[in-house]
Amino acid sequence: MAVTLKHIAKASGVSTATVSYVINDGPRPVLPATRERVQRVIAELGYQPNAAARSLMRKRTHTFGVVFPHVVEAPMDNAYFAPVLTGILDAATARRQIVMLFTGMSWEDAERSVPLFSDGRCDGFLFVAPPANSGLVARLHKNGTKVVMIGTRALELPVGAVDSDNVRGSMLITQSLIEQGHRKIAMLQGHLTSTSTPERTVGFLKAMNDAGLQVDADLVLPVGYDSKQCFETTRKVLGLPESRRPTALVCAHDSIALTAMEAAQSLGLEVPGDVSVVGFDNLSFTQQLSPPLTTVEQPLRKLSAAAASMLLDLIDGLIDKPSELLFDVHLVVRSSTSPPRRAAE
Amino acid sequence: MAVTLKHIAKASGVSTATVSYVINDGPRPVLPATRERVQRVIAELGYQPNAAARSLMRKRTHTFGVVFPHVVEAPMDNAYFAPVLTGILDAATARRQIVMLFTGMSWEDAERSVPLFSDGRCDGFLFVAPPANSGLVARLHKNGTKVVMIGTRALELPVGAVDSDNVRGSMLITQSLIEQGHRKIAMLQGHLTSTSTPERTVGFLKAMNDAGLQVDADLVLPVGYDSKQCFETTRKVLGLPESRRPTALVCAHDSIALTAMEAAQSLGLEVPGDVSVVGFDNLSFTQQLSPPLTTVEQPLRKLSAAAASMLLDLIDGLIDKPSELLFDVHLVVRSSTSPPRRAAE
DNA sequence: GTGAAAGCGCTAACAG
DNA sequence: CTGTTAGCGCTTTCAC
Repeated sequence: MAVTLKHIAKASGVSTATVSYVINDGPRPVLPATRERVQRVIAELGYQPNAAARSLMRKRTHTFGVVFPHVVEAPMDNAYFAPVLTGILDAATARRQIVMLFTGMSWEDAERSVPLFSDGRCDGFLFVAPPANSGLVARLHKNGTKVVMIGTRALELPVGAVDSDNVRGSMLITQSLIEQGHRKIAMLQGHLTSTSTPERTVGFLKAMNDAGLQVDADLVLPVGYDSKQCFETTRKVLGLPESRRPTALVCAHDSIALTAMEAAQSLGLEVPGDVSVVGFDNLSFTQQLSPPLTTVEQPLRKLSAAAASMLLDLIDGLIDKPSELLFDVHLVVRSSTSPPRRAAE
Repeated sequence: MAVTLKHIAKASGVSTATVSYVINDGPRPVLPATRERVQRVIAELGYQPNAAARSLMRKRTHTFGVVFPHVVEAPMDNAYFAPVLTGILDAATARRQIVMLFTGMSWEDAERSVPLFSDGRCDGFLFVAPPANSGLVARLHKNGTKVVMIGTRALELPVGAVDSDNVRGSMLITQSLIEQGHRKIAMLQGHLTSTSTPERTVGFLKAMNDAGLQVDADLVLPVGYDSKQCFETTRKVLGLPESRRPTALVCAHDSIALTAMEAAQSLGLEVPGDVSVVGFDNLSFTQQLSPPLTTVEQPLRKLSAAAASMLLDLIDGLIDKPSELLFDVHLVVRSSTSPPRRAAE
């Protein structure tokens, strides 16, 4: 049996109240002499206040949860989630909070696991790239649970959200292709549940529109999460007759770009000679690709640290309305892009 | 104020005991009719048992902590720690335990943070690659805290430990170099605090010895954690006069190998033409290097899952003596090795 | 300045 | 089969 506050009280001949006030250095004063005596006993017996008992009283655990989507088999081993978690830990460590990981559950399970998230184990939650319409998030929020989402915008939900400027990023990179002379550009959209992905499509369409370029409806393709499907879809677009084949591929994120490049190369096409490919996120592997990928950098680590910070502010009551933070992005030009071989028609 | 068990009891006209027995489905039976009534009320009020109150009674949190060394700036973004954490989460998810992350503290802070680790917040701890002689681990163990170490052997400490067979791995890869005709081989040792690193040196020396080869004392070099220092040290060895220069470099782990290759290339030397380089761990980046790295694969994900499993068994009392698990390794031959240009002397 | 005592929300004897 | 009650280890009123 571990040593408890009561033992300390008895051993130092004071009341439990006094011991408590010594430990917490307040809220009521303790005579220096008494204080020292108590502290000595505490040190001697190696006493450590019990976390559960404390949370029970204080209703605070100094812990928050990070919830990852189930679609990702190994979040920590993933070029997107790793920097996100790193940023979260940056903020958590700075504010001496502990992080609990929730992973390996599907969002449907998650809906069923509202309980798990409302048993007081955590003071709040960070949801990483949840579906935009997640009933779970909505319900937790109604519950009074503090929630901030990363990489998904809040829409009508009044919960905190931190994301980067997807529309602008997508416009930037599309414009850069247009400036290089591309006219026939395809968009490979990702899974459409988070808000980020559709926003990137919006940016693409906007850039094309602004440039007065027609967007061929069958050049805007959902490729989903499955890289196999992505591979096939890409091959199909790139297999179109020359007159209809795009000279550049805007991919909703780097992983799609990776697969798209492989698909192009499997067709004997050269990147960027025959087709330019661009990504989004600037994940760590993109500079090792051959050719290194032109992409949009989003400050994932800073962004997620900001999300954690917002959550903690919410918990601490430093702010009371969750807000929506949008981080700026910038172009990273590498070698997967070049002017098209022949200016399109 | 959240709804509590007492509310449920009152609302369904039974005692708190009965509600508790309904929730936990035992240990004492409840009349089906009563049970159903209670369950309905629970559902209606959206009641959720409070985790702190439960841990206070049960002395179990169903949570364990993972402690990362401070030397690593961003553990999750690190090719070694990412698969380790993934393995841990595999096991944790399978056994419905929650994982808490402890990072960003130095080992000295850690020594001072015994308290944090003994406040009952976690049922046990996994230490990832701690220093072999960590006083913290020893003290926690004496404390009765369940601890398992990953990537460090226990030595005289009677705590659980899971590692791979470093000696054998190092022998394997050194032998493969010898078989290719290398005679003058240098060893770049890592930081020497964990047990893995010295063991790899042992394997190297053993292999050399078995082959009847002399090991030049100044070809066994500690290069530490700092990649700058590692770079310089490597340049120095490779800058030796041809008669004393090694034709192959055995690196204590892949990150050293990466730096060593850069150092060699910075000297205008070709890998493997002028010097063969081998690593250890088979981290994900090694196949993207140019040339792709010959290395020793250790099953990090499986290994750390086993460590988590052992910890949970210890906690659950399924086993009572922590043991030492050693995982097998195997050679991964890629292109950073070749026979030496001229057979040595 | 300090002590006694009442809970926080739950579980598990102990009684019927 | 169910209710009463005494804690788990802590914080914080009340009283003095």
